[in-house]
Amino acid sequence: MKNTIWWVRRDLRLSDNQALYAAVQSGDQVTPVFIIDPRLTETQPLPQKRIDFLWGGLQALDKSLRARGSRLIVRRGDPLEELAHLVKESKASAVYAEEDFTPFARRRDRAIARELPLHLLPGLTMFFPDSVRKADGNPYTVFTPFSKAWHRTLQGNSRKLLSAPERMATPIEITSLPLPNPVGNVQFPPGEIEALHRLQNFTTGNHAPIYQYADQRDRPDLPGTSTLSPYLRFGMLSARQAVFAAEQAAQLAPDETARQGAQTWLNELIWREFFISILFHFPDVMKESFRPELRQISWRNNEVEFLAWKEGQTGYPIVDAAMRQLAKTGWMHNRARMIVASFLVKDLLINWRWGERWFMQMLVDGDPAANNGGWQWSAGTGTDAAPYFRIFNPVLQGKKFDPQGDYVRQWVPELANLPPKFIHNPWEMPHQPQIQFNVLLGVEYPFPIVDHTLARERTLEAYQHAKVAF
DNA sequence: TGAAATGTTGGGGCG
DNA sequence: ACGCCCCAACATTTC
Repeated sequence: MKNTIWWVRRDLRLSDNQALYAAVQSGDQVTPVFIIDPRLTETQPLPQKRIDFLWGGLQALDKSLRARGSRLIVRRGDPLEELAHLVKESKASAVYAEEDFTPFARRRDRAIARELPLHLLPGLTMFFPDSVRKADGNPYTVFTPFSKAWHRTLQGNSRKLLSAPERMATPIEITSLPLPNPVGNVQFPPGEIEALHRLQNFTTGNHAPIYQYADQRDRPDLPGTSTLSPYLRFGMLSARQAVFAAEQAAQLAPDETARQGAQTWLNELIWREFFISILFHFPDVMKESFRPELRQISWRNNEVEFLAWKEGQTGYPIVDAAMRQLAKTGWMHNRARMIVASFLVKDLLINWRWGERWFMQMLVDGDPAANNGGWQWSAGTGTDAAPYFRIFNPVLQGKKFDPQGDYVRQWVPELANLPPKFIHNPWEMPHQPQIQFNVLLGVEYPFPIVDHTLARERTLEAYQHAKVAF
């Protein structure tokens, strides 16, 4: 009789779970446990929506486990202490977990591995981050060659997914905390069943949304994205499940446009792996800009403007719509994320780390690697980032990607009556239409807090100065 | 996974 | 009819 522990961290699923599989293979009795770590949940402001998504996901996991004769043990405290107790209580000979690559997780797991028989398995990404390397052994810092190497690595890989164990032995009687009761989320119902539904709806059938993805992903006014990010964040879906579904969709694509759509979505999954790999090899990106020559920018860091940005009161409708969507729902369309990031960093000249922190405090899908990667990309400070002089014009971005202004109307209701002509540049509206459309500028909706043209010049100077001074 | 500034071209108005 | 100029449209360069 051999007992093992399946330590759940951010892999809230039974299907295609290599850690769970290993635990089941080598143990007659598996104890699934989730440990609430106060260092993670109590020392930093977390969005209630993300917490609720996690609690809901654990409830769903517990339900699936119970349907198989098992259940989820919940503990609270220092993971090392709790695991040590559990190993003793359950007489376990091994602890299995899916490997995570944030600096925090790696430090924690190293310490635990010194004391306990901890086995870490892949699943968060397709491959261990250090298995995709250049010929000279160095990690990739440019996306395109990384993605080519990633594809090469995938070539020889089996496409087999692990199915959920059908039956699991009941864990021994050990104490478990009750899970906090989460507030339900209509937009993102937690759990792997929902995740698999979404993946299937997105990737299968001749009219699967993935086939329109290349054209529609940039349109925040249309429902063209997968909405899988929170599920990937908490491992309610494995990277392999997503990647294989994308590959299969590409193979079954009815035409070239469709194939391109599937390819484009797969590319986004590779960006996710790229940023996880970057964080693995360069953990300091959590603390400072990847590019040394851009570590000393003279940020303005104006608190009043930062507040206006957070509240969606900048006077630029596309920015305000996006920031209000974030505050209200805990999610933001990807194109909109780029627009508001460019605006914070390059129009307001506020340190990208302020934006990074705010996103982590708001996003249901908030993930350190992807969030940091995205912000450093937008700020031009990261690996293979957008060049520093690429500055989005919020009016042009609005006209291009929200042509009718529907996205703005949805999230900025005070502008709901404006015609497309004025929806992205209301300050250019004469007095008469302001009366007609019921929006008095400076009263119902603010004037722009910065002039984009001037702000652009200012930022180009600040970045150039940082580079010269370096 | 930009945008603005600058350069080039060619059709048409006009003296 | 011809040359000049304007400027929109497109291309290239620069930030």
